[in-house]
Amino acid sequence: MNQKQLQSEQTKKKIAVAARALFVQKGYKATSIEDIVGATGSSKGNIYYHFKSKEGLFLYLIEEWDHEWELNWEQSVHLYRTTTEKLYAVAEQLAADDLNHPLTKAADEFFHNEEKTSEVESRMAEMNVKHLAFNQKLLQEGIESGEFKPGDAERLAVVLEAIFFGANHLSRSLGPDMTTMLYRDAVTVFLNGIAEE
Amino acid sequence: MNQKQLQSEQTKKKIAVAARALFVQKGYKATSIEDIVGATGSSKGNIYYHFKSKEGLFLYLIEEWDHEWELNWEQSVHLYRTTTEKLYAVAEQLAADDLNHPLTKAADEFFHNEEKTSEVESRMAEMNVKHLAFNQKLLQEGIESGEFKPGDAERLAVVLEAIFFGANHLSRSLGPDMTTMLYRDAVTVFLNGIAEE
DNA sequence: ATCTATACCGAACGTCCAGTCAGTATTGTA
DNA sequence: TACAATACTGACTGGACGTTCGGTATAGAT
Repeated sequence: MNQKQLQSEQTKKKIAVAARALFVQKGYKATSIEDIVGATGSSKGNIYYHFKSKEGLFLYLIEEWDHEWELNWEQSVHLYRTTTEKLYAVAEQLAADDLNHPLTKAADEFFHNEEKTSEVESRMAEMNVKHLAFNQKLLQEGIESGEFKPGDAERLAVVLEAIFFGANHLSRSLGPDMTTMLYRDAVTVFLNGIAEE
Repeated sequence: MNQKQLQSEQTKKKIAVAARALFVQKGYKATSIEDIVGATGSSKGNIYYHFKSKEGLFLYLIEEWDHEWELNWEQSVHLYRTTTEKLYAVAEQLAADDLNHPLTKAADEFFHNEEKTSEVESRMAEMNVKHLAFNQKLLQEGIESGEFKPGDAERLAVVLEAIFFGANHLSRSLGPDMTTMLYRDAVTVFLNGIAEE
């Protein structure tokens, strides 16, 4: 890797970092390429040299983030013994993400906007599948270990995803404490339900 | 009510109906005022005569819809005896809404877009509060009747809202059968949890 | 018949913004 | 040094779109 490539990589990262900050502050649509130009000192053309499009840039950030999340998780799984503990840990981590990583806000603004390239759409679908698979694996594990009632892990995975997605959304109008509480409550309900025996 | 007022009211309704259809088809942002002009035969100016803004028009549709939902619910509550039955009924109705009333799609595209008037924002908050109150009341009822475990109805209401919201979102990439199933599963999990005793 | 308020029209305006491109600068290579 | 590839610039394009506003038509009141 010679100096030119290095420089290039740094520039790309610089753009990514600035863009992330702006998307976090102002949301996806409200952040214009010009804003990013202003924040980086890089030119418009250069941004388009490093990233295919605004969508592409944003997707890059999302995937980067998703990847980091996975790494964090893999590093900390071993801390938890039972699947129940793991579930709570996931909730904890997601709650922290909502709080510390407000890219989520811009993210689902983005995910809801109508105008998507088919490429973007397919990459989004991939991510979705990955999440469901993650949930399913966790649930299956719990079922096999006898912690959870026997059930269709695939269907439950969807329910769990819905819960997390919804919690993520509602956390926007909640304070930090409430957010943490919501995620915990949600997992508790998921595990124990609310019906009297 | 004289002829003029009547005509006026009809026009407003005509605009609302056409706009709804377009929002459903194309989403919020992708539907332009010109599209609505094209679909109604009414002029741009006339639309702005009847509605304050595009946002205002959309909000009008949402509130109309919310109101109808409430009416439907009030008409059918008496069919259900236990709170459990009611919860499933709510889920059923919401699932049907997702399927039949795809304004939901445009709705949360709208709800996620950054640029909102403070008035719109407060009206959205109102609706949110109303939903939570609805959930809370239902849960409280179930707790008092002994159907549900004693618990903090307010916090559970938030969890329930999160579940419904998430289910609504995930239903987009699911077929009709899966959607119904998801809602049912979600309520079942909410009631019974998945943990082994 | 005259007046007035309401309903309606649609061209024009101003703004915003993603993306392009012809050209320049810098670094690596032969 | 000459050539090429890569990195970068920023003025410009082209089009979308919400909103306004001067003006017209119509129905009811006086």
